[in-house]
Amino acid sequence: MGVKFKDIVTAEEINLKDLEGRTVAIDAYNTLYQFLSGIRQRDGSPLMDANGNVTSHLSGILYRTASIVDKGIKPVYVFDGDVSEYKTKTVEKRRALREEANQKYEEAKAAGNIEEARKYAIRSSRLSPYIIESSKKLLEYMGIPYVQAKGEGEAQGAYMVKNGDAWAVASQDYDCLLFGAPRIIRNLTLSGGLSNLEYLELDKVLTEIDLSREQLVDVALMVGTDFNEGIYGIGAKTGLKLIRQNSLEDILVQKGITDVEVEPDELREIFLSHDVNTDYKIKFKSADKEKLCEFMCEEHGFSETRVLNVADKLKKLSSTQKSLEDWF
DNA sequence: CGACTGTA
DNA sequence: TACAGTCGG
Repeated sequence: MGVKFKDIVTAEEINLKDLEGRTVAIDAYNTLYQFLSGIRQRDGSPLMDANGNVTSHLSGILYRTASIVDKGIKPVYVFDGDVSEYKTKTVEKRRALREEANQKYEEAKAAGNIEEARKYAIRSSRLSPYIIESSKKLLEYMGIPYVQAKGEGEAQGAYMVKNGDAWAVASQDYDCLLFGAPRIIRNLTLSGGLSNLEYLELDKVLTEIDLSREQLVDVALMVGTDFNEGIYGIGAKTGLKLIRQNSLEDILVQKGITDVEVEPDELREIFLSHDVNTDYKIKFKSADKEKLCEFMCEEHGFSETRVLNVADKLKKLSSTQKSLEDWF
């Protein structure tokens, strides 16, 4: 879920129009999870094809990506790579929660309680290898590039923005700030009016709370991240106050915390020098209409007219950036 | 979630 | 044109 920074970070409101002509590095896992949990029927079951394969994520990627492109924005999806060993606990906890939710889902379904069933079905969403693979396949057929991160996708996205390959990272997670993403967009959706996007600029955020990124990372370590538990009783506001006056090490001493699970420096390294993939290229291609139709319509039962309409919207991409490099 | 349809 | 409701797969 990422670090809980909502209480100390203020976002600016921006418009999709403000992203026109810009490349946005989309946190794929974050986005896929939203599609998977959000695109469901009333009883909580996801969209599925005739063979019972889940297709909610495909629907989400297809329509949102097409609309984003239609608005002149250039999306690059960034997929997570290896899971950090420090994240094992979090991963295990999530798995347990999913399992519990799944059990309650079955119970609610058997009892005919649709609202309960839906709630627990959503909670049991999981990004299986099938979800990841089918998503990448769809992006390929759409001509939309994706980058495979070495570790965390947010860290990869942050690097891409710093490197000038993308203008901002799109993710719901505040972790992007910790990884040093200069610009972050939250709520990159089409619904909810036109000023629903949240924009965060790392420099502005740091200036406002009067902290360095290193200090912000230390606040996160107290609050708790996907990589460590944090200190019980310390939320974002308290953490911020504390770190303004003392170093994390001093705070630990003051609180009488002697044996930490993991040394702060090890955790700091995760956010401050995350291993990234520097060998990627971002190339927007024209959609492969035939493969796209074969995959989406024949294999997964999507409406041909809708898929063709998407293919039409995608033309906007190949036409905007052609002229130069496509000749070489 | 986003597309599409119906209603005013 | 704006939005509420439902469908999509």
